[in-house]
Amino acid sequence: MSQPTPGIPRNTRQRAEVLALLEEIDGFRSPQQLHTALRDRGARVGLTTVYRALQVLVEATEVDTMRLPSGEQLFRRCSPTHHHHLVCRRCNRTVEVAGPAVETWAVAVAAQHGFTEVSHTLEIFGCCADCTGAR
Amino acid sequence: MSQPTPGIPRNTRQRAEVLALLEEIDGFRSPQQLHTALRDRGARVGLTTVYRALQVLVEATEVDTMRLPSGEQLFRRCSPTHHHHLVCRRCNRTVEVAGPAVETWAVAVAAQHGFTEVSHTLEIFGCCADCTGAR
DNA sequence: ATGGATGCAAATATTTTGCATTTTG
DNA sequence: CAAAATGCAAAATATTTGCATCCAT
Repeated sequence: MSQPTPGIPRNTRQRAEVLALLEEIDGFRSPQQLHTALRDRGARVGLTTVYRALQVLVEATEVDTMRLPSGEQLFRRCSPTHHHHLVCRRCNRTVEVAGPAVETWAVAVAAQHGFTEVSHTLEIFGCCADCTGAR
Repeated sequence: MSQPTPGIPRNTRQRAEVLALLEEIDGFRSPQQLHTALRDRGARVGLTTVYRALQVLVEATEVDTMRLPSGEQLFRRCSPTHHHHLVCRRCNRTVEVAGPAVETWAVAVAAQHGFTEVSHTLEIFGCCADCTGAR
């Protein structure tokens, strides 16, 4: 009933390059943006590989993923503990924020309505200080 | 500097059919699902028109939109006041929930980090009582 | 050497747009 | 009758998959 079982991820140059790039960036980026940036710095990596590398990295909790209201999926290197994001609409700079109260509230509200196996998504958007000033 | 200015929406049969269908459904649906349902009940409406009707209805706050973590965009008839959704992962049944505390918390956290013009997205997922039992 | 990884092309899926025609107000 | 709306086909996006080849272990 289970899938063929993936196998242990290997350490490849491409995967390392994707992660290295993410380490240097402070904000979410799309697979396209990451691919372009890698090309620009001379790293030869295919777009398909960027997608697959991101999947693996998300799976390994090395990278976080998120979607804009528009649906665009973005990725970012981040800490492994559960948290939410405060993202700048202009420059995509991101601050990780913890919301213990929100977590428990969500579970409580869900329980009140008979829901179990609760999970949630939460993103906060705004205009950061730098971008507000530079306006 | 401004766009050609749209103009006032007109009342068309197709738009009415989309809204009528949404009135009968208790949960989020994709444009595709809505289009298929309309066809099945004999309403002749093009998929493109369903998309455009949904845009207009969302604009008029008659309909709410939301995305699954997978990125699928879904729509649902709902109340015009600000609220969040508690959605069943299995049947998509939806409960509107208010979260005043969350709203203020989001603004406060954002302000602490110098962010202005704050907005946020929040969705709660779980398995509803019916679906848990029928498992 | 074995099987995961890569990269290209092609396939999918989703949403938008051009445009001639129809319909609303 | 002017402008908005429709509905197709085609375009634009975004992401996935087939497959031969490559490379990490």
